[in-house]
Amino acid sequence: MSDQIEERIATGFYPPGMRLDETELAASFGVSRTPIREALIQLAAAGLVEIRPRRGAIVTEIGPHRLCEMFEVMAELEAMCGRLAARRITESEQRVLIEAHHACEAARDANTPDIYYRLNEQFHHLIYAAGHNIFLEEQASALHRRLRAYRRLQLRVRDRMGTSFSEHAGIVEAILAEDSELASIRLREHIVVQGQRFADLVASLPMLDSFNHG
Amino acid sequence: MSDQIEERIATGFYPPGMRLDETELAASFGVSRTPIREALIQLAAAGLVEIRPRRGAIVTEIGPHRLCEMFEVMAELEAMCGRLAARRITESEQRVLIEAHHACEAARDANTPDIYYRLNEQFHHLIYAAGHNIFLEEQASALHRRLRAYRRLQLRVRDRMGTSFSEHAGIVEAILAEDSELASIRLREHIVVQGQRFADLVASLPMLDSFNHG
DNA sequence: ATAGCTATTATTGTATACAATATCAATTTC
DNA sequence: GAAATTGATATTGTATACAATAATAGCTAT
Repeated sequence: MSDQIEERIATGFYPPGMRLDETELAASFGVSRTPIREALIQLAAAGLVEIRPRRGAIVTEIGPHRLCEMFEVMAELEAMCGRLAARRITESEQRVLIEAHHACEAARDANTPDIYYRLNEQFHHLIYAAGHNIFLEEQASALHRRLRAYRRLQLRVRDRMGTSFSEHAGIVEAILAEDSELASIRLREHIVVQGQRFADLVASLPMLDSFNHG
Repeated sequence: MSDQIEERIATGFYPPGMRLDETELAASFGVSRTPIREALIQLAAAGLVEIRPRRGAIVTEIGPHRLCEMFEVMAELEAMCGRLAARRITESEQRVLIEAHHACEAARDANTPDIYYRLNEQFHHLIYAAGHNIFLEEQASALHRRLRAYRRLQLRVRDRMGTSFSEHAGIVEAILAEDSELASIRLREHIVVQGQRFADLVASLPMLDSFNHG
């Protein structure tokens, strides 16, 4: 239930700032208000919606400043994953990572951003897992999901796939060389510049303001 | 509501592994099952309880291995706070931090572990805030709270206050010197060694097993 | 006597009804 | 004419009732 609502938030069907009426949602999903309320509470705990007491729930709106902060933390989590992965990755995980990297390359060459988007997610999740710290993997995945709705905007950036892929290449290289510090630095940078691009984009899109406040 | 249940978990009144019966809790708090269910969902999202579908909720039990993982992440978050704090701390925040540090010293000299425990929390929260990344502050605080029930065990460790305080001294020194890398390293180490001690303690306490599985 | 199956009980999950509060509009007063 | 207050309406928060499923215990059969 909450997954379905989360999906609608991630795809922008429920845009940031939109009011989520319990009765409407219940009717929309063909259930009573009870499971809807429970789903909203879950999503609120995950940070995807905000519940204002006695005033209903809205999809969380993240301003450019906060988005920067979140990407700053995401960058650090991914850097940590990379540092651990460089030390702990197994041979079979190495093979899968290289394979995922090559799949990204194919999507770049085919110029298919939507496929690249999906493969990119897989690539990063492989690094989360290769750190062999399950709690860290969970935290990184959770924050990654939370930023999903904003990552959509990435599709607008010019030559995103090209720069992203070459950064990936450097990351893979560092991990395979077991150079934990280099892997950490390159992953951090990879995420931070993304965050800055997103924040700029959000700040420059008056469209979102009309969503948010209108 | 969920705060009250969380408090009972943190204090060990509801020990790890304990089954949380909705009807019992409702009777215990003098409300109906509905707000109890909503509180349990919140706590489950925060990771403090686990809800097994159709099989009720239990207080999350964290084994030594996972505890290590969690402290590994906590160490990294605090290291990041320290790194940012060294760069961004204001003069008034510096004064408050020094003040908090001296308060810890007084508690150590007075040999009052419970007071030191509280002042230590304040000390760390000041560093979270001094990083001037509100999202990071929230994440660090959330994980800190999640580990609260296990931090209680810290009280058993011999000469905890002495070693803790001297580590704090090094951290304060690095932050005031605006040496972000040193602050980062010292904070990470400060947390990691705590995590190892906790994990050892949890592993060596058969008492907890009886709680968990009996 | 033990193992498997069935029936009963207890507990979770969902729906609905009701109460409390916030919002909005209309009316009145300054 | 504008602002404030009061009433009406809609929406959230809580309680309760009912349905569905899992656990348990008892019974039967091998």
